[in-house]
Amino acid sequence: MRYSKLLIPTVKETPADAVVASHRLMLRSGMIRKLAAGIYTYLPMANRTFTKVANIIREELNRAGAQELTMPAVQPAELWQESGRWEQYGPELLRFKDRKGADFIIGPTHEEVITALVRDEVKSYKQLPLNLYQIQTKFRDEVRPRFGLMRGREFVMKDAYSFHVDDADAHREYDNMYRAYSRIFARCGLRFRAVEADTGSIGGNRSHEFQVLADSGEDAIVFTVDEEGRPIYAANVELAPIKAPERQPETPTMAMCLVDTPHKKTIDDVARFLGVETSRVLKAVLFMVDDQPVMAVCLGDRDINEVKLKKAVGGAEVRMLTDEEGKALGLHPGYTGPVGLSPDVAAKVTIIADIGVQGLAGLVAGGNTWNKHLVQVAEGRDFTPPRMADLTTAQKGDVCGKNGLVYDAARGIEVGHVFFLGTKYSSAMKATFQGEDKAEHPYVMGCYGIGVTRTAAAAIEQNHDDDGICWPAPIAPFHVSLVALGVEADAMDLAIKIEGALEGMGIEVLLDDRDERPGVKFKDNDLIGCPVRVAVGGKSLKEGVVEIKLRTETKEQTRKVPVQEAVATIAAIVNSLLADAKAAADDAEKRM
RNA sequence: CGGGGUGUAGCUCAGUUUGGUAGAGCGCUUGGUUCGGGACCAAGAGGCCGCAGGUUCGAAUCCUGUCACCCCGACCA
Repeated sequence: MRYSKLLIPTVKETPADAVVASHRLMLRSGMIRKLAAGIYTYLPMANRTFTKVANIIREELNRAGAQELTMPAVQPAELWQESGRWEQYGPELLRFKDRKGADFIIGPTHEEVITALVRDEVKSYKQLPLNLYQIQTKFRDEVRPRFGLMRGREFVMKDAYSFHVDDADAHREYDNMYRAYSRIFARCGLRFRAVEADTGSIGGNRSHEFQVLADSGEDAIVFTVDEEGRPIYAANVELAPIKAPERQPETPTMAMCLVDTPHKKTIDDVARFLGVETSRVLKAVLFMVDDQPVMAVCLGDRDINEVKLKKAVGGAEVRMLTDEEGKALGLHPGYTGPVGLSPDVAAKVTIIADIGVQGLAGLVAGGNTWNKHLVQVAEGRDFTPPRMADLTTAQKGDVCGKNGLVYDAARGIEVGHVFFLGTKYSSAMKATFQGEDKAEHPYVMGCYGIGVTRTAAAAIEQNHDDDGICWPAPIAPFHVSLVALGVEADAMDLAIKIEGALEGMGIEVLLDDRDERPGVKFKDNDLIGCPVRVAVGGKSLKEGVVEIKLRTETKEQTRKVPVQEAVATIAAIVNSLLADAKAAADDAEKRM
């Protein structure tokens, strides 16, 4: 393909509103242009990469026994009313009316459509299991779209839905998809990790996120590794179980007493004022879990995790109490604590403490009266929480509740998510099949998503440098940047010959045939980020060689190869890069 | 949804405080010289100063409203 014929509007200057690397580089390399907040046009180079990601997904899902279909992007409201999500979903669901005034939505996901389809078309256990997927543009009216394609409103997603006769078969398919996902991201050439995750509003009770590892990732994850550094357990921090540190209870040395702490309401202020570490100040956070007020207590250097709290208390909805609501309950926001509560307040509020406070002495706690805190508080002597649970967000250094190893931490970009759904949607939508026992049963379902556009963005977050993108070979828009240098016609003639030979071998070549100075071409090609760069012309051609350099290599690592060996050498390099990713996929699968 | 900010040429931004006929750099067009890491000279094209009202002899600039976009937070995945 000739550069001069392609629409690749690169820009030198960094666009003002791009704050993350993928957004900035996609704009600069001429991949995307914004049409509205969170809505982008995908230019040819972006389209090529998206197609590659989508095709890897197709190959692996087909191999895993799923089948592709395409559902409508526009869906009637009735379906969503049936599942209950018409009310549940907030303004994120884009709703509109057609000319007759009937309600419609643009699909953010397709559980309803697929369940309705299968309900109507699949009647017998003999037709199960079934795994159906599509790759399609979705729309979620995000409260705050940002970071370009990382969190857009419109995005391309692969969504798959599976239907089974029982839990066991659905779990088998879950494992099957988990394996397929591992192969997909390995084949994309990405460093990633599958982590246990919360099921959120989609529901269900088993879920893993696939996280592309990148420091700029929005998600925090923790993991433990074996002696050889292979991950044993990994989870989203909001879910990762923490084991209480093993230690002897501390012996209190002084009696508890009440001290003045005027206008010191935050943990930091109190700790500084009293000259203690924040980890010695009890943090008491007030929540409403369903309709029950809850005081959750942890150490001051930690945060209460609402997902864990919800599970510990056994509620469905969690929100923080406002100061006014706290006061109405007889509490003193800013000065609340689990110690010395009046009996009528204690009767109304459920107190639950994090396991991290167990056996500690010399603590500071809210005085439950204005402008006072208690010091020298000892757990077990001055107060005994009626309940203890693992309530805080996991962090590096915590002990894993699964295997007792110490957690390490990383940041990730969620590019895939697998859910075991159970019968949530099939029950709500009365989608049943007739079983071998002649009775009607709701399908047991799973759902499995991959953000195609987000995967491309994540690949850039993980693979770039100051000069531009460094595409992993399997998803690069072209395998080779062939840069013709100088003004002599023989350089261009040779470049065209090499281009033709490589294309004949199935290698994708971007031939930079523009009438530009070498510096301009090098800069643009670095920005675009094809994995292999070949320079033809100038000094090296006079010596009878072409220059081959990987995008990730330095100038000093450039290989000078005789002209007649150029094609074979380039092809070998490209094929080896592509083979590495396939090997990584086999390896990822074997390790499970 | 709360807080903050910005809308001026295709892009990055001056100009707004103190009202007086619209600016720079990059990009684009033409000609010439250059040609291994974003060249140089010359000549050009290009703006309803987000939109709507208002104040004024006169508004990019002051006032009111409105829309869009960005950042932080909350939310979500």
